[in-house]
Amino acid sequence: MGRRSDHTRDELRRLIIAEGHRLLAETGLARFSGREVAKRAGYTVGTIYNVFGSLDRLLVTLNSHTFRLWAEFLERRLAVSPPDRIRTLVEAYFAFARDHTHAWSAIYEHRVSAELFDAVDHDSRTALTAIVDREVRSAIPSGGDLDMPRFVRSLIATVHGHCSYALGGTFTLLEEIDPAASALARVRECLAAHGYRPPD
Amino acid sequence: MGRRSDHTRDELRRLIIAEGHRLLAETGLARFSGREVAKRAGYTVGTIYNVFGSLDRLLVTLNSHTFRLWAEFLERRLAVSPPDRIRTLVEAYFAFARDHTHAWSAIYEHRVSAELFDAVDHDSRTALTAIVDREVRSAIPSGGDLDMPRFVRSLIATVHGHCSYALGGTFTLLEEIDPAASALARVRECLAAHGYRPPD
DNA sequence: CGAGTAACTGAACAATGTCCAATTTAGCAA
DNA sequence: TTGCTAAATTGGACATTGTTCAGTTACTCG
Repeated sequence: MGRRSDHTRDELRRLIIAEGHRLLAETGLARFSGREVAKRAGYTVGTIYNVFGSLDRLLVTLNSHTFRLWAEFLERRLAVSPPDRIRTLVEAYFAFARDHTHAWSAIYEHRVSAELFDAVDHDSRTALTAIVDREVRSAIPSGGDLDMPRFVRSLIATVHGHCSYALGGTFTLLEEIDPAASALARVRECLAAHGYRPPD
Repeated sequence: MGRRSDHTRDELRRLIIAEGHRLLAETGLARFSGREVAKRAGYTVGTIYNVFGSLDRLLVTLNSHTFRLWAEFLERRLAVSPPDRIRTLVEAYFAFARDHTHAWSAIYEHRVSAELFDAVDHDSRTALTAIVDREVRSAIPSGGDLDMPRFVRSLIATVHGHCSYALGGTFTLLEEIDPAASALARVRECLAAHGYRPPD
């Protein structure tokens, strides 16, 4: 077959992203296949290369999509949230990862090569950081002498470490039962070191 | 060719592990290839399946090897270490990961399937935890009401999160310059919450 | 010396990412 | 309407991958 007009370029892009994300969620990055994505979208391999240039580029795009979903998820949880927003944040971080294990893991499993670095959509990734930044700032009355962006990055890394262990199986091996609670405890301790008072 | 006696079963095992680890260190898990390992060892693919049963099993073994190297590295650093052992521990954790990026990453990139769970050599993995456990205990005079094993796991997860971000490129994206320092700061804050006093 | 058996090979299979010549058609110009 | 061009899509080619397994080979024991 040759040229078709089933979809505009943009529709096709969206279609491939949608089907790609579904496949990624189903099988995980290790068993992800460009050919399969194309098949599900009703096209063939070549089309993906037409639209995205390479599988790596598609993966980068899919991960950006996951980031957006993740940020939305956090905001939704925070919106319906009782007073303890730090707890909500940590627990929502874990909840998303748990509910979208494969897609979430793919974010960290897929190492982007140097030449694709520029192709990465920074905004979708920064959105998450921004949310945490906002919440942490409002949790610590007097920021004081803190390098806040750095502190926030570090707190995210802290939670990420727990989450990564939890879903990666390391914690299973070490018989940890409630990783989210541990993460929250650490975050509280770090915040407390800078003037934060947890709700009683 | 048929049966050879260039190496005993055990020598062959070691040889494949050695070459496998070298290849893993060179190329990373994504480009790791069983055929290439075999070629480097002077054998062919089938032999690997003879000795290890599957590539997954070989990978599990290689990761165990990395864990052992890692634990040894930590002990060596601690042995030559000035008073501030917590700093040494955190920095050595990072140093090993930085110096063996590919091998280190493979530990977390290679997800072991359920049926291989029993094939995992627990001891090599537990060794690392044990070291941290020992150091943390001696850093906190009165353990008090702490669930120490859990606390230790959590601290490791904290450092792991920073290290994972640093090597995975997330921190690069977020313009973090000194991830190890951030990790150390967090660890100190958490320890301080339980009676630890950092050296001045 | 001969047979048995363990070890090792290499071909076969299905699947992958990547590239690209060939094909088909949409949309525009005449 | 007809013809043309350029874009879109296909699908086959290629090199690789993990995995299996029927053969082949050479060591070992009787």
